[in-house]
Amino acid sequence: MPEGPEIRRAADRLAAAVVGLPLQSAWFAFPALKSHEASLVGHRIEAITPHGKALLTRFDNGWTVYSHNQLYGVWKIAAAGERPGSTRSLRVALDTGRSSILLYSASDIEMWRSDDVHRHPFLMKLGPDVLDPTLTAVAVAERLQDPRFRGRALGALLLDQAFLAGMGNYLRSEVLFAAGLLPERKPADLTPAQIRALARELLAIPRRSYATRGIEPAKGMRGDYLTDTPEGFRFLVFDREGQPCPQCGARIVRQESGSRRLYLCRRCQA
DNA sequence: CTTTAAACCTGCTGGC
DNA sequence: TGCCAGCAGGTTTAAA
Repeated sequence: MPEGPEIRRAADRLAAAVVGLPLQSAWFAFPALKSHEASLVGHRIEAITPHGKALLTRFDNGWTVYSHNQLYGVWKIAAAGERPGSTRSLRVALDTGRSSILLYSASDIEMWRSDDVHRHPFLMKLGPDVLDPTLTAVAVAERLQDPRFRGRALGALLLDQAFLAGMGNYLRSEVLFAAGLLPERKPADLTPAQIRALARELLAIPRRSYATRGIEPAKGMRGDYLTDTPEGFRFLVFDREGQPCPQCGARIVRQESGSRRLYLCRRCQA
């Protein structure tokens, strides 16, 4: 599944469904995890938390399930005894008496001791989470000027989870457009005002995506993208090649950046 | 160090 | 209708 906001929304839904309830059964598709099934039964899920695009499901017996959905994983919530139909393959099922959480198609599932999971290689390298409510625009502006990041092209930097965790490909296009910057620009070349604007949008856009939800899936999008309605999060440039720029009317163009698609307005971004 | 490309995971879409 | 190539919101690895 998707980018930081979608992962965090999934975590919220899952937590509301099962946190605090003792497990009646646990099932893993992976042979390496089979031995954990019996030991989880009777124990409660203490928390389900996103870390960038990874999800940690922590149990009260000292174990934590690490999961990363990559492009394909989808969490679903089922009523007790129910199994929602899916064309995808079921990988994890954690059942309480009231409801279950089911993970389909994830490629990366591991069991870690809760005390050690912060040493997971993926979590180790993550920068601050764009959806961490304590992260400030000032801190992001400072990070943009960190020697590790200031010389890198924004197009690559904005996808680097070591810079800011939770950023993703649609957020990248939207943030660069909102900040009026081309992906070739580097933090070192920006004016203080541009740094401030970029830092502000790096927080504002993921947060708006997380906080709002639309009604209809965006054209060309699949799965949990719920966008493109007046009351929800709306793509201004992403996936809008050839359409008029909402600010100036020029054609939105698509280009490759880091072998990922990126959309921009050549008149509004410089 | 940074950038780029390919590979991998799996599911869906569009074209023939 | 059916099959297949191509594409996708991500990440890792290797090469340049």
